[in-house]
Amino acid sequence: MSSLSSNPSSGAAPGPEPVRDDARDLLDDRKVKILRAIVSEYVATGEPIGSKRVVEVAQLDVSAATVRNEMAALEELGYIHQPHTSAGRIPTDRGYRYFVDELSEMTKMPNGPRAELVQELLGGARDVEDLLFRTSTVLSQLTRLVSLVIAPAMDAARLKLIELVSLTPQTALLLLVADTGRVEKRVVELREPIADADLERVRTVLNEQVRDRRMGEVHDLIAGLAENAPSELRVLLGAIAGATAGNLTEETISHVYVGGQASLAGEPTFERDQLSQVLELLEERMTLARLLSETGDDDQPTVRIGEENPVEGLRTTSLVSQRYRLVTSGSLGVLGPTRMDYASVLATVRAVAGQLQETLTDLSE
Amino acid sequence: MSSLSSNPSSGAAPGPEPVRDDARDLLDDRKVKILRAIVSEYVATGEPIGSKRVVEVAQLDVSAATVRNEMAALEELGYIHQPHTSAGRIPTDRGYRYFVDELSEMTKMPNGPRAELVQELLGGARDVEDLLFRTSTVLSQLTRLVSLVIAPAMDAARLKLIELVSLTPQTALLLLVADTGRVEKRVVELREPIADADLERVRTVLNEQVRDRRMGEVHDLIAGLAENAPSELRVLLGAIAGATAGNLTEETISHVYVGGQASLAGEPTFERDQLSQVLELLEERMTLARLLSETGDDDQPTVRIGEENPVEGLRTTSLVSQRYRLVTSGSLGVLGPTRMDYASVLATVRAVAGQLQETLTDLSE
DNA sequence: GCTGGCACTCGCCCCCGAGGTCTGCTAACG
DNA sequence: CGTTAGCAGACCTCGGGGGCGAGTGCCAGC
Repeated sequence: MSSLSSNPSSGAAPGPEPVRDDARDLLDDRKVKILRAIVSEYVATGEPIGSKRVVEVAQLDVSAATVRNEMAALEELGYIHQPHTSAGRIPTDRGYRYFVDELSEMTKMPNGPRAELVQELLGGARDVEDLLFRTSTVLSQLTRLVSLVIAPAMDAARLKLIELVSLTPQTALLLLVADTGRVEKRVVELREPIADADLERVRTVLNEQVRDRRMGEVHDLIAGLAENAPSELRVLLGAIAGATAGNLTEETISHVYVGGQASLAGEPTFERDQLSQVLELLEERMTLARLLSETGDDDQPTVRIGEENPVEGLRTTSLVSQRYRLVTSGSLGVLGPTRMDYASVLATVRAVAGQLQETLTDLSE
Repeated sequence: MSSLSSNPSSGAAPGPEPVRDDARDLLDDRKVKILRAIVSEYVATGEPIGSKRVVEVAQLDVSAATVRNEMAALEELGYIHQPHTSAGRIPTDRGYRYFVDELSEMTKMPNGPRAELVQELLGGARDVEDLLFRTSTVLSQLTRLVSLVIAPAMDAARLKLIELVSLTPQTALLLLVADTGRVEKRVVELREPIADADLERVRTVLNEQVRDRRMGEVHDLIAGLAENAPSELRVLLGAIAGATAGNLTEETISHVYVGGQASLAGEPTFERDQLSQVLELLEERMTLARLLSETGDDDQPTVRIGEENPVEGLRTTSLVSQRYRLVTSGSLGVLGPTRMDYASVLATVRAVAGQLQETLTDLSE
C-alpha cells in the first residue's frame, strides 16, 4: 500500500447520499484553501470549524456566506462533514487523505525535529534491541502518540556464530548470532543426557557448515545435516533442527516495541471501549507486526487514515509508518487518532527513521 | 513490606474526624460479617451497599436498623465510608486491608485456577524470556487485571559461557550466558580494528578465568584482568570491562513483562487522567521493577492496597505480588483498582507463581 | 440491645428555557 | 453569474427546578 493509496469510505458510509468517487484533483484553489484551513484548525482545536473561522484563518477575501457555499460543496464531495446540523465542519477521512497527499507532493517537509536532538536521544544504546527500544521512546515522546518499532527481518541477515551451551545434562541452549547483532536463542531439550564431547562435535560441525549463511536457510541446512549425520549425533541435531523450525524468521517479526500508550488515554476522541480495544490490539504483537510490515517501500512514509486501515478496531485511528534499512529492512511508525498533525508527524517519523538507520549503520560497519 | 503490613490512610484522609488507629482486631463477629458483606458485594457490583442489602447478603438475623448502627460504627473506625450522605457504604483501603488480612489467615485458599490449566497455558515456551512473557499473558487473562512479571535477578546466577563475536573490524558482540538460560549481550566498540587472533585469545582467557563465577562478580573480575593484561589485549579487555560495568545486574532488573493493559481502560473506577497516569507508570520499567522487587519473602503474596502504595499515582490501585524462586528469585503480580476480588486474585497469583517456578525448575535440571 | 417508624438529605434524571452558534436559503448587488 | 448581506431555523450547551428513590440517622418503644 503506497503512501498515495486512497480508500474512500464509500463502503462503510452510513449516509444515504452517495459520495462522488471521481473528482480528486478537481478542487479549485479556493476549496483547497478552505479544506486546508478546516483540517489544520480542527487538528489544533478539536472543535468543529465554522465558516466565519475559516474566513479568518484562510485569509480569503470573500465573505462567510461564500465560504458556506464552498463548504456545502466540499461536504457533497465527501471531504468534510458536520457532526450535527448547525455545527461547524470537521474533516472526514477523505479530507485528511487529500490534505496528506498534498503534503507529500510538497518537496520540502516542514519542521521535523533536529537531527542532533534525535541523535542524542538515541545515543548510548547498548545493543540493537536497546536501540530499537530507545527509538520507540523517542518517537512517542516527540509525537505524543503511540509509537511502534519493528526489528529488521532476520532472514536475509547472515549467521555469524552458532553456540551450544549445556545448561543441564538434558538441556542445552542454542544461540544463533546474526551479523546484525541480534541473538536468537532456543532451549533444546533431549530425552537422554548429552555427552559434552558430542555437544562439542555438533558445535564444530554446525559452525563449519552453517556459518555465514543466511538466517532464512539455517533451518533447512541443519535439518539436512541431521539426516546425514552419524547416528550418535542425529538425535541432537534433530532436536536442534526442531528448535529452529520455521519460526526463526517469523518469531523475529513478533519483536515489536510499543511506546507511549498513555497518550491514548489522554485523547478525548476515543470512547472508553474504543480505547480498550486499541490497547488490546497493541498487545497483539503479531497483528502489529503484520500491520507495520505493510509499509510502502519508498522513502516516503506510508499513511493509513481511519477507514483505510485494514484492522477492524483501528478504524478511528491513523497510522504513519516508514521503513528503515540495514542489511534488511524494518519499519517504525506512530498510531494515533485520525485527528493528528500529519505535517509534523510525517516529518518526525521520517527524521527518526533516517536517524535510526544511520545509527544502525554506524553500529555495524 | 510484609503481607500483613498496614498503612492506614490517616495521613492523607481529608475527613476532619480522626480515625482511631488502634482497634484492629477488636471487631466483633457481627461487624466482621457486615464488613465482609460490604466488601464482597461492592467488589461484585461496584455500587455502594446499603444496610438493607447487607442484611440479605450477610444472612444476619437482625434488622436493617441494627445493621445501620453497626455500619456507623464501622465508618467511625475507618473501615467503610460513604461517597455522599444518603448513599450506601463502600470499603476504604483499610476495609480492604482487614478483609485481606483475614483471608491470609485462612489456611486454605479458595478456588484458584487449576494447576493443569496454568500448566498448559505456560507450556511450549521456547526459552526463559518466552516463558515469562507467557506467564504475564496468562496472569492477565486469568485475573483480567494488569500483570507484571519480573525476571529473576541475575547476580547470583553463574556464568556458563562468554562469547566474543566480531561484527565489524571495530565492533564485537559480547555474549554472557548464565546458567539460568539468560543471555546478556553488549556491543563493544573500539577505536582501532581488532585482530581476530587477539579476539580469540581474549575469549579463551575470559572463559578460563570467569566461567562458573557469579554474574555479580563478573565485571570486577574482568576489570582486574584488564589491568594485568599484556598491553595488546588491555584495550580490548578494558572495553569489555566497560561494557559490563555496573549495569549487568541492574539492567536485568529492568526486564519487566507487562500484560493486560487494556483491562485498565475498561475499568470505570478510573478517571481519564488517572488512567493515563497509570499507563505512563507502566512504561517506566525501572519504577515497576523496584515496586515488584519490594515483594515479601514469605510464600504468601504481598498485597499493597491503595494508599499503602509507595508510588504516587498508584494510590487508587492495589498490587498483589509474589516471589518465585529459581537459582535466585524474581517476582510477579497484578495491578488493578483497589476494588478487586482479592480472594480469587490472591489464589491466582499464588497458583501462577507456583507453576512458573515449577516450569522453570523443569527447564533447568 | 434490638426494632420499626419517620423525617431528612442528596444524588440522579428529566424537562424546560435561555443563549449562542452555525447553517441554508433567498433576494439583491455588481 | 459569482458574491454578499440578512434572516429564519436547527440544535447543542448549560443551568435551574422539581419529582423520585435510596439510604441514612435518630428516636421511642419493646
